[in-house]
Amino acid sequence: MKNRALQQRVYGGVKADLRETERRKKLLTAGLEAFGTRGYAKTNIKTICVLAGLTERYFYESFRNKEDLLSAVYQELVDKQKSDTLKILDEAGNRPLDAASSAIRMFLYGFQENPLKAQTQLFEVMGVSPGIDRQYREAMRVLAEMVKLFLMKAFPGISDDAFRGNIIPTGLAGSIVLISHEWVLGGFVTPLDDIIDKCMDLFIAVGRHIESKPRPGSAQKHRPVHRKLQHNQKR
Amino acid sequence: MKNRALQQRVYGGVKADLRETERRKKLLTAGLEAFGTRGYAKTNIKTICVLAGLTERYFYESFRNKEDLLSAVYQELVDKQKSDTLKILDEAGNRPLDAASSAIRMFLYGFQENPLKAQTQLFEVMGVSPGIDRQYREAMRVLAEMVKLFLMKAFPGISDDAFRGNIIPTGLAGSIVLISHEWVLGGFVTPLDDIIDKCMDLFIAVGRHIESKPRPGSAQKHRPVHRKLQHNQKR
DNA sequence: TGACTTTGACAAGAGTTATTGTCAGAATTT
DNA sequence: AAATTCTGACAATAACTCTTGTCAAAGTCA
Repeated sequence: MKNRALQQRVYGGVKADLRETERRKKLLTAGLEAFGTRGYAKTNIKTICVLAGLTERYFYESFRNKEDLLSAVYQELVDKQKSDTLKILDEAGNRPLDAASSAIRMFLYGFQENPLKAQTQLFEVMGVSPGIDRQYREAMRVLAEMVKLFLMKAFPGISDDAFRGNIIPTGLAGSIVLISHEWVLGGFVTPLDDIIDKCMDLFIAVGRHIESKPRPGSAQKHRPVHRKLQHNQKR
Repeated sequence: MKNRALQQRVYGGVKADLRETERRKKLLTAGLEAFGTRGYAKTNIKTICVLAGLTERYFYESFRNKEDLLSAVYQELVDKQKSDTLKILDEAGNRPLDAASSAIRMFLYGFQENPLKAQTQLFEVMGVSPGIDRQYREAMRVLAEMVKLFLMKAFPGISDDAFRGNIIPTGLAGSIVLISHEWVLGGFVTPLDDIIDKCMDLFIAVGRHIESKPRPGSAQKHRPVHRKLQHNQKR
């Protein structure tokens, strides 16, 4: 009561703040589990606590309410994807199309491997509240930014104008997201590699097209010669 | 009590079944209003009834529950879009790219003109229930089908293989949808025509690219000569 | 006019949920 | 060992919502 920071008692071998973070972690996992199966709307706090093996009091220790938990779960998923993507981009070397393919694979495989993530990240967060909407929008912005980086690496000739308003990267990101929607709702029956191939078709199509549109105001031109493809068509 | 069909009493100048459909209509409008502003989750039946100027009893006359109403509202929006799109496609004549552009305009303008529709159709329906998920999926399937029809008209050389699994049309439809998301959440600040132009870039990029990939198994080819563009770059 | 139907306002009950509080016992420190 | 703190089980309240029911007034028909 006097000084929380000094009340760092060891319990079960671990200090207080660590125990708290462990509980928080359990709640995040339980939240993902619940949101991904029952759905956000039909999940109540009691259920989350049971899944986490904790009582309600500990829920409010870490989160203000259910939306707060969803927000944290979502942010975790998105942050992980972002860092993974940046790592792939960083290790791309001089094979940018292979890197793009890897990034798409990572994105999709993560959903297939753990459908709870897919359901939560792609569906449950939508239409929950203005706050979560904002978070979703930021996540889309980041995803579009990633797409843009890959496009720039693979198609260095693209003019800045093609990226104006980030509409094109947003659209390309949207392709992948909505293809994921369909894939998830359809129960992942289409082979992963088929999806990746088609996504790469879209990526290359867009990259080439906007690379061949050098000036904003000028008339449509016929396309110039392209450098050799570096994309390895696996399978 | 004996025979409903014969109890077609006139009230306020209209027959019973017509009065009922009018009430239903009021509820649909009120539902759109409520879902589009408060959001589906935070809307209760009382609110809908007040907006409709009716009492709860009449809600249950036309709908089983809130989800049932959402389903009907959504279906109405989607059906309208589909018929509008088919009409544009039907009147396309020999200017398929203009038709595609018109269809995209119609799609986007509908949202801008009535943001309630945008919010409901794009966000509120998601993650509500497995039933609504199925409906959403079907709507996406239809949208992808529309995109495919426009692609076929504008790029007759596209091989069937490029459409296998409908992944590419789904992706292109996804571009438009997610670009809409961003546009809606951002409050429609980007001019409509800018969005349309970029969407057309995507459409043309993809159309050209897959038209130039004639065979499934063959190696990547360089692109053949294209016929003259028919797309009018308005503004 | 009298019988009947439709309508709208409101009541009421059942069910669910969020959130805070209590408390006894276990674990740990001094 | 004694004092203190942590933990988990559960209670309890308040609030909200759905759904059905009642009832009187108004409208319509014969």
